[in-house]
Amino acid sequence: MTAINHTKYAILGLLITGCRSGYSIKQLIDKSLNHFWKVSYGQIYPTLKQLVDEGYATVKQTPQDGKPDKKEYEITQEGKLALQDWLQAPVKDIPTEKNELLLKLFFGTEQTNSVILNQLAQYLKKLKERYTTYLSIEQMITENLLAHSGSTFWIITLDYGKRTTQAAIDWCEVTIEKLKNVQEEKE
Amino acid sequence: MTAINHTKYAILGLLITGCRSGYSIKQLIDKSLNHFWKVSYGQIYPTLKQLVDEGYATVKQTPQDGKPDKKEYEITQEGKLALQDWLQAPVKDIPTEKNELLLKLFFGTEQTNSVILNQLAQYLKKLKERYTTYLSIEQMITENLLAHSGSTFWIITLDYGKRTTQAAIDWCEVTIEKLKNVQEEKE
DNA sequence: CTAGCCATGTAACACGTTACATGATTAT
DNA sequence: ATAATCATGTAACGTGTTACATGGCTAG
Repeated sequence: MTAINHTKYAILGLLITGCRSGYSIKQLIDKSLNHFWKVSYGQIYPTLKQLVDEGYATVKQTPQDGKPDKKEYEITQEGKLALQDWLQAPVKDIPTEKNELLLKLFFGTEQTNSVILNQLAQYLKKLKERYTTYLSIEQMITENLLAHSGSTFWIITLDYGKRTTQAAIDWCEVTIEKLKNVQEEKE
Repeated sequence: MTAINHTKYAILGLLITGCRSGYSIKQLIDKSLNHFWKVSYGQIYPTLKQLVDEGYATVKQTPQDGKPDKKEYEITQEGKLALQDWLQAPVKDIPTEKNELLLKLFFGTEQTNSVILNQLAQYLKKLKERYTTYLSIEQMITENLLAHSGSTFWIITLDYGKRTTQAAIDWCEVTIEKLKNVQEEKE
């Protein structure tokens, strides 16, 4: 029972959207998949090789002097079918994020209240930064890319990020207030 | 620059809360940390060994006939200090969950609308199940464990789960409506 | 002239899951 | 009987990050 490697399909999918090299795949991932699927070069290059081995992609290798060969990848018919299959395959389980802050909070009784409040304040700041990032990406898309057919789905994934981040922000603010009140009661 | 292994501290922390064996640690994790920090036996037993090697815990080994030795772990003073340090160390970065559904949605233009709507419906169902689970855990805590000092923080971590899950549910419902309308416009 | 981007790749390591191995006790 | 729970552990595997190696081109 070997699980499916989704990163493989992420890369395969990007091959359809016009990316042809490992480098440009990495760029697109950083720009648009980063908030729900990070991929490093250490995965991309070996995976592209693997896709070729499996017949899901072809590669045109152009020698260049003093530089590594330029490699241009293209998805095959077989690759397109495999991607279709994967897209239709039901999502087995919803993700459970590992959350260091919650882990530390769980051991709250081992800490002073001020340490916890400090952690929460830091976290809140980062959440707000993330939310702002989402907003600016959203603006960029609506301004420049309305013509692009994929932009609808890009907006939808961003919306998910915005909503869950906003919920985390609310939680953070409520929790800070709650713990502040506990502190005052002690005094 | 080696990153900190937080799972090590999760286990160390549970040693304080009264867990003494690998088995009981696993039970407590499954019951109360599971929605933000999953740990398997394959990690627990080697980590406990490591904690002893580092002087953060001691182990009392009781031989038993026909069974593996019973091992009872206890945190040391050094271990407590290490835990304190970790609790106070700032959370470096907020987690980015890997989300298979969003990945598939990102390639929405490669699919028919009905396939997407089906995926979303399945996902929504799972989110609602998760929310219900959170509610019942919460009820269990408020009914039975109000006396326990750690329960406040347990409730707080659960509240995070509830809020973000509810946000995801909202997103799911809104997105389904949005895509249904697109489908109707086509007809 | 130097910083950053373009461009490809590998090796070592860290983290985590799963399957397997073993076997007693207890509840149905 | 048989299923579940108690209880400990390892080995193989899969996934992913980081650091390193190489070097040209371009903009400030």
